[in-house]
Amino acid sequence: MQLTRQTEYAIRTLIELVRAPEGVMVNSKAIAEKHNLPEKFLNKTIQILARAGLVETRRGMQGGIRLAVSPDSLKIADVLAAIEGKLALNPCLGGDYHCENQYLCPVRKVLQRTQEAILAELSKETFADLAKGEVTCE
Amino acid sequence: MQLTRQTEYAIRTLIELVRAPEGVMVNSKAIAEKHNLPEKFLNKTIQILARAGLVETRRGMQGGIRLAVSPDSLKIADVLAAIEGKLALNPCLGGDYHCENQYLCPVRKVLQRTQEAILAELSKETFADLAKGEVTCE
DNA sequence: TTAAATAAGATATTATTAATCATATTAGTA
DNA sequence: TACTAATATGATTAATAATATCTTATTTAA
Ligand code: SF4
Ligand code: SF4
Repeated sequence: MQLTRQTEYAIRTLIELVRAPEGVMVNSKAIAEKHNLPEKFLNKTIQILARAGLVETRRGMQGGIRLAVSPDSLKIADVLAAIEGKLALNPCLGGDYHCENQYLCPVRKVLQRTQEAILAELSKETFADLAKGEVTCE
Repeated sequence: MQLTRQTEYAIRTLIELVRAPEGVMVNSKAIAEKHNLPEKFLNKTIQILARAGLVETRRGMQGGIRLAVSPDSLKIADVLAAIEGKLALNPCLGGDYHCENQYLCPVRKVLQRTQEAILAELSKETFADLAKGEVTCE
């Protein structure tokens, strides 16, 4: 029951991008160094964000990454979904696994509501808000 | 961001115990067979619950396990704490790891609130309630 | 053409979760 | 007492997931 580190890396990266002047390409290596993150692994993370449509990347000199969405609509829940996939507290709440009892099971109902509560909390603040505070430590 | 299987096993076991006649020792092997769970692993799980004070065990013939708490006060949040330890969505929300920024960081605040929401949801219904529905599938 | 940047896939490492094994302990009962 | 049915415990293994690195390719501006 934890966020993966990769999710934290992604959140920090996005905050950096929100703070950067709009439209400017930010160097990924610089982000890795600033936050002391493994560079290659961060690149992977960025690729995932790119495929999910949250950032744009550009190769070559003067290349880098930048936001592809508005900071006003981006939420931690989106990052979680991009990196870890759709939230499923239990297999029966995911798409694949089908449990016979799932329409009756009271446990499932509790977990379902819990999930909804999680997503609600993680959708309350946008990255525009988050970027105002300090998020610099490792 | 998932419950471990062990937590599900624990929840099912506890529901079985709540449903059993009060005070009667239930055979752990029977629970394992009914739910098709790995027997030895379930025993470990039961030990954890026993150490956490949620169940009582008794060895020898006529032995077994039974609830050590009232179904009216037992909640999924308690099981989660017993099996997975105190909830910490991010290292900075746990006891060990101390992050310089943790009093300012807006991300941490969001995660903190999310955690509280999770625990609130998982504390709304008691096992007395849960045991009324069907929880039988694998 | 070169240097600076990300992309991609394969691989390795580490940590966690899940399961099993072997053995010990307990207690009722014949 | 000896036997049997039960859980306890610690060591070990197996499986899975998370984290990190390596290598090579591709892109682009200068
Ligand atoms: S028993 Fe309930 S919570 Fe468990 S898998 Fe089935 S529906 Fe889901
Ligand atoms: S940056 Fe914020 S969320 Fe991340 S570890 Fe530090 S306090 Fe916690």
